[in-house]
Amino acid sequence: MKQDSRVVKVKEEVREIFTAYLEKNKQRKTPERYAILDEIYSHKDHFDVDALYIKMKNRNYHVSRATVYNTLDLLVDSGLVKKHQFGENTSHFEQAYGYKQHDHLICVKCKKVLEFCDPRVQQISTTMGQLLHFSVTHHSLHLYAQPHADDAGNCHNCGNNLEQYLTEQHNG
Amino acid sequence: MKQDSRVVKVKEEVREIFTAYLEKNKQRKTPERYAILDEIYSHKDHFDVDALYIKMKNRNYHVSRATVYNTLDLLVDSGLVKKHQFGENTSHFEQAYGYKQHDHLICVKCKKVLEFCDPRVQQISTTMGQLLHFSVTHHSLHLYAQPHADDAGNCHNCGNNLEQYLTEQHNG
DNA sequence: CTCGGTGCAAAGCTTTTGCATCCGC
DNA sequence: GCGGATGCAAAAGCTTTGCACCGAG
Repeated sequence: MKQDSRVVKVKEEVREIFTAYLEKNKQRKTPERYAILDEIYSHKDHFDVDALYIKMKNRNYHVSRATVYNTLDLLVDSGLVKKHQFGENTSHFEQAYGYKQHDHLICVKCKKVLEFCDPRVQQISTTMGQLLHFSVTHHSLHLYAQPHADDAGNCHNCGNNLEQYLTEQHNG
Repeated sequence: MKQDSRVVKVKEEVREIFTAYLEKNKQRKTPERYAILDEIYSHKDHFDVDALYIKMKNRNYHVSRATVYNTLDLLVDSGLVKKHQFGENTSHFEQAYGYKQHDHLICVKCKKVLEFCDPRVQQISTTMGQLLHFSVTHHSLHLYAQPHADDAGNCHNCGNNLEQYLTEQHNG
């Protein structure tokens, strides 16, 4: 699978950001950490810790689970990765750099996660922050939903249709 | 601690709702299930599974953890209890009956959870449901925030101040 | 060289499961 | 009495921790 130039560019950028973060926080720049960052920015889908661990293995770059956890903490703290809990007990992660703010709709039938943008979410954050005298650092909005009756026969198919809406919405 | 008449009334109502739910779903009406429901509606705060298990123990009504999990599933399914994941790996629960829809702001410093209402959340759910051809069954919006600089010295105190806003907001 | 990071395995926690017993229906 | 629910304990997952070794600074 050939990497297009845009992916390469993003990888360089996140690498620089991560380096700056590590230096600022007096953390060591280990090859494992960069390998994990690179792997994460090689696929744009959501993932959990174990999936990432397996991917690293398939790539023939062995890291231990402890290192994966450790590095993910750093990446989340640096703002390069976002952490989510979609109602199960396992955490899910996704790239954070270069993505506009978005939230998630989780299909309760097929567990597929779709993304959407609505500027009103940001407005609510701002309003509530002011009202309650807090600085909102981040948020998560999850909509749990099932396909409409006319789509219900084929949930995955409905999911595919949705991608269209989502891409429009996501890029728009 | 004396139960005021309002709490007694709510307990009766949720008991009836639960009974109807159990009958509709051909589930047995066991004393353990009612005892757990009663315990939950005896305190209006959030709780996790273990806290509830301990409370039952202190009440000298022993149930096993397995039963607590089982009953919570039923209560969530019946709509009498809401389940939340506030970013940790343990699930949190709260009463759902008699509470208007609300969302949560979590203080990242003291982990205190505050409630707020904003009708725009419902509007977003509706909009996205229509756009994506889904029926949104429920949602969760969590704002993760820290107190403003002028409150930072005493996070718990700031939390107390907030209760005022929240009560206004909550009842308003 | 030093000290923090890594790898491995063990331990910790929450949640689920299997099975014998119990009890609602 | 039957079949589902409970209780207990064991097991299963995910995550954290302890310790020896390695390697970045």
